[in-house]
Amino acid sequence: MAPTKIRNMEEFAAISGISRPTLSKYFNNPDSVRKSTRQRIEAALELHDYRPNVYAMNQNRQTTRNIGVIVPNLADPFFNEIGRAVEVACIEAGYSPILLSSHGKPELEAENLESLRSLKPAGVLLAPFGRGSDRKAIEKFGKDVPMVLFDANISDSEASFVGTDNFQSVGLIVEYLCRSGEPPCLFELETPSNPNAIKRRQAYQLSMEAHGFVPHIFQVKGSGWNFEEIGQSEGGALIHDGAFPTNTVLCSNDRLAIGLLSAAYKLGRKVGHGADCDIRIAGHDDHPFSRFTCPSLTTIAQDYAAIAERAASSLFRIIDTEKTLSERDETLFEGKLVLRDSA
Amino acid sequence: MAPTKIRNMEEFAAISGISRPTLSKYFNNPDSVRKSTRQRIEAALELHDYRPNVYAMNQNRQTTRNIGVIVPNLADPFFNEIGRAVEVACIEAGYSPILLSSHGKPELEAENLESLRSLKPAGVLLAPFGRGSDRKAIEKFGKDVPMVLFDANISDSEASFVGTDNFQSVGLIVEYLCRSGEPPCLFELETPSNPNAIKRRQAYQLSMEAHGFVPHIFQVKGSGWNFEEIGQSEGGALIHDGAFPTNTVLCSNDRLAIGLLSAAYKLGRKVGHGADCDIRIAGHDDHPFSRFTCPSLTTIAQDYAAIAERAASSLFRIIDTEKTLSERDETLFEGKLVLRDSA
DNA sequence: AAAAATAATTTACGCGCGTTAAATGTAAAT
DNA sequence: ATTTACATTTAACGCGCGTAAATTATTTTT
Repeated sequence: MAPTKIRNMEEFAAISGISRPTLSKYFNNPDSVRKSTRQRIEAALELHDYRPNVYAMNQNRQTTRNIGVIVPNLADPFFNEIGRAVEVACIEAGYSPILLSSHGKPELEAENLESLRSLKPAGVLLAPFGRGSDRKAIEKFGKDVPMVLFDANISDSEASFVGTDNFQSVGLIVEYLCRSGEPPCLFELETPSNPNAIKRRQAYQLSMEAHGFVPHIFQVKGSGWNFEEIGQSEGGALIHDGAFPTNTVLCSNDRLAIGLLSAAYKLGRKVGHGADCDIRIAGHDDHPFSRFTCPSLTTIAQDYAAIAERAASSLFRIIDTEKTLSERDETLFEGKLVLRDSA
Repeated sequence: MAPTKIRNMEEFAAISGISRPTLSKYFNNPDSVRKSTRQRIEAALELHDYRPNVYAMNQNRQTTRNIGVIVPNLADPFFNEIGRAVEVACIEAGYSPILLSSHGKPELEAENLESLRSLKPAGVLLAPFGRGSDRKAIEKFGKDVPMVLFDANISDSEASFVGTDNFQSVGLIVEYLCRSGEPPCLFELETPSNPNAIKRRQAYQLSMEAHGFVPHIFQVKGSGWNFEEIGQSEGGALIHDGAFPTNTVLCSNDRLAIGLLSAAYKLGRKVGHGADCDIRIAGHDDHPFSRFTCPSLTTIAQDYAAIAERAASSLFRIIDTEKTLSERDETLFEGKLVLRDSA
């Protein structure tokens, strides 16, 4: 970096001996200029460290290189991981991801979409709340900006969707639980706002019937995102009251399971599949902490990486072909059974 | 929203009957225009939903209303919480926070600073890595942009700092542990990159000596951010080998403690302060999951909200007075003892 | 070698808003 | 009613870059 401060592209053009329009082309796509030119520019860049003004760059564009990424709650490790994976995929494709969290509040989802709109993103990757989402707002946004949904689907949406096949994953763990001991009860929230939770319940019912067992579903009160708390208090009450007709409980997600494990511990019930154990508990999602619970949690691992990668590449395809009209497609990845000590 | 699409401020001026410069003033500070004018503008805004072009707004400004917030790792619930609290504080003050994570990689910290630079932020709130940080880069950045450090301090930095008083907090828990049972050993990483870890060790030593006990410090190998893993494997080995001379272990942070709890469980040791317990384990930070560990974790709660609020308000003060020259000040908040079942 | 294809340069305009200076208007204070 | 202080309008310029058209230079093809 020379002492000379470059103020704008004009000055950098002068000092580097390259015309400004060519520089402009280079900064918008380095491959759009001849190799020899590119090298000259990059050599000059080494010496003078100039960066184009982001704001001036984007003001005349109707679309930028930004990709908006919205998840319901970054504080939830699941969305944290998948959000991060999506970020990486965007960066690798040469885009600038902007990761936003709706902090568990559905109304913030629409707000986030609106604030993204003013950033003129090339596209948006949205993991919607589901029931709590403002469907019309999302639908309308999808008409204006290329959009791909991930994790949670919105029924009769025109947007593409990438997620996990809950029927497959729940089928897998129900089959394992039935085969290895007593058939599982299902433990979930009373009013699941998440479409995945709904699918998992349906999948549980189907699966149980397929194995010739009668489904037992326990829905507890509670809302918001404090799943562990609900699992602990409500689930603990169920254990205490001997409400579960079998000794095996499948939780709708790992966070509920973590709460339930905590409750079982407090009640002195030994959790696991050993002969000396009182109860088996399983979850869904392979939460990063599920390896460290006591006992470690048997669960279903979603293929974060594949989902993120696919959601991003679908979006890029839509952006590149400029055709949002492309037939809506839905990609489901399989979950993997992760056997640990709790079930 | 009327069907008429407003394309720019000029059009909105025409349709609302307010001159463009006045509108410009309004959008940059609604309080800078007369109340009656403000009401007229806001009435028109209700009807036509116009939003100024963000990019055009900022291109001529040397500083925006953006506040950069950088934390070492958003996947860590501690930084997630405190980052969120900082975000809220910024929004309430009328700024637009941009929350960035360095994803556990110190080299990303400097990159994040650079990418923030091109967004011309009004100020930056940085929770630095500490040892891994590029001190020179941070120092240089602080000269150009108002900056306040939080959580982790950088020695001989000129920036203001807001964090927790580790000497107070560790003193508190050491005192409790000594008073209620055997004096604690300290369990930590061999090469803590975090300045807080270093302070906590010093505080532990001082505290133990003050109570007339000899400090026992166990430093285990391991790097990166997989604290639970390290706590489980390395800490488990120590428990298994009977390496701890007392039955009480104070962990440098909750995530290590969670790993250690997991190891103790696997080894069949009962953790807690009951008569039938083998070992007491305590942590530091009040990790959101520490209420749900088995047993629940006795720890120190940092005052996230106060730290975030103070860091933000300090930054705003610096921004407003335009004087980065203001004498560097350091604010430390006290930690609170959270008594649960593990110790 | 000349012809064809591709790339870079020159010139020039416009984007949407910040901002300023002078003129005009409005409200508060004497 | 007049002065004073403050708000708004009018008019106009510039920011840094995108972008287009016409020209010139360079590379590739024949």
